[in-house]
Amino acid sequence: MIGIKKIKLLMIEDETDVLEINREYFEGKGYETACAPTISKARFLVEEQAPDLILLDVMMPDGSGFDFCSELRKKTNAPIIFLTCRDENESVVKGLLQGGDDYVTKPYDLNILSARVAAQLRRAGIMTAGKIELPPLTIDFLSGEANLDGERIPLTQKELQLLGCFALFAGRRLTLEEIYRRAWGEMSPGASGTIRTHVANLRKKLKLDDSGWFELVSSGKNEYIFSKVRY
Amino acid sequence: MIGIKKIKLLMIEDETDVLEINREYFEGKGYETACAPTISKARFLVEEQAPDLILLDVMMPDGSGFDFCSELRKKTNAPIIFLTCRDENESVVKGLLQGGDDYVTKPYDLNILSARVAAQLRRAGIMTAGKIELPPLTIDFLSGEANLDGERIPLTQKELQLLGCFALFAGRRLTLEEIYRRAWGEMSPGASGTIRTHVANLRKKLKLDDSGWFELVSSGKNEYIFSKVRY
DNA sequence: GTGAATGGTCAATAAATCTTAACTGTTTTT
DNA sequence: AAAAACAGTTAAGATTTATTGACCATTCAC
Repeated sequence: MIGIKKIKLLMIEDETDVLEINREYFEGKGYETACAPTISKARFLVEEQAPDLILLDVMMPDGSGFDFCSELRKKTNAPIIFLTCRDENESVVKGLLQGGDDYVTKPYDLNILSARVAAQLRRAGIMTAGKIELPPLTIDFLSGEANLDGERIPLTQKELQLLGCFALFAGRRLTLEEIYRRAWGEMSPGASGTIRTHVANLRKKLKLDDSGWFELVSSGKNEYIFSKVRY
Repeated sequence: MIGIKKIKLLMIEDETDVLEINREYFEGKGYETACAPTISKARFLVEEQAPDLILLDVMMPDGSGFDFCSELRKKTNAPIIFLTCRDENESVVKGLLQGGDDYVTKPYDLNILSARVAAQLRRAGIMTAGKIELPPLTIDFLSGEANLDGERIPLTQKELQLLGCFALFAGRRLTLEEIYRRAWGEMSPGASGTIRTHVANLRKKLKLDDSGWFELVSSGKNEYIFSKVRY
């Protein structure tokens, strides 16, 4: 679901039956889970496990989830989702102000909670870090390859940089200099030739001339435009 | 301020003096600007210029900004910030529901507007695409280099992938296999040796042993842990 | 129409990166 | 205590990647 390393959730909740249901659900979804029935246990697990996201019940036997949230924020940037019975506006605002990222009231639908978890992970960059997405094209700098409409295409470093540059400014005119400065550095005399060669390689590898998804055209003024042609 | 390619703002506003003040302010900040005193002009400029962010006045002579916003959303994902005199809750909600990203009421402080523009650009990934940030370390896959506490450190493709992997899972144990599968692909017999060599190169390039910001240690069980040691 | 600038392709060379392997010391296991 | 597994360093060779230059076609300017 997520790749090589599983995403780790820390669930802080004192009702053990709720905990168990959630644990089972999220493990079924491919997450790794850690459970803490008390805040002191949670304090320990945060250090030990470095979770990617924290589900935090507000009412805990040994303290307030709100206070613990403030404490957590000194140690981790992981998204924190409050789970609680109360749904007064005040409480929501308090939670979000203390560093929470979302607030879900019990009883909740597990599918909705799951969607919120996924949304928070996305926003925190856990799933998209090191990627540029321009559907149906994804450039993954960690694996060093692009994925165009399902097909995996390994790219060299310069090809990745070049394509990244185009994808980032899709639909915009990019001059040779803008491209070169970004992916290479200071301009040099041979820049135009070098870029032309890499452009040719990219077109070949991505089958840009006949795949029908994107086009990479020259404007006739030392500029390239990379754009989507099918939606 | 932003890099090689300037960020392009489209300002849609019928009061030409307001337009002029804003234009001057944002160009001073390093943005590229395009101005439209009417919606029909704006419609044309969106196509021609592919702006990165749109400032949209609600009351335009030839139509409603709200309606135009819905129209815009079919063409572009650029953040849209509404500018308006009205500040009824209803109006704000309407704007945000029609695809707007933020809502600022006149008269506004230009510095605040600027901050909101920056926030929207950040959220839309315009400034952070192709990067992994773990202050004071930034990995920039488009330029192919890391920046550690201000120092630029060029990296090879494999070094970028490896460091990206570590940064993404900072503070977590990563087994050799998890690393190799992510950055190379299927496991191979020589994996351990290869990774050891690249780890050594990374430690040298980033001066991990004495810079004091991060450490990359082996756990003694075919695992590495990359973590921040100073805050 | 002519010359200059631009764009595309290819192949050869130059440069760099990646991997392998050997050697070492350390820790863990038996 | 000995053996095995793990970790760090280095150098050399193999491989890949990047750059250059030549050639040709097209477009643009004059």
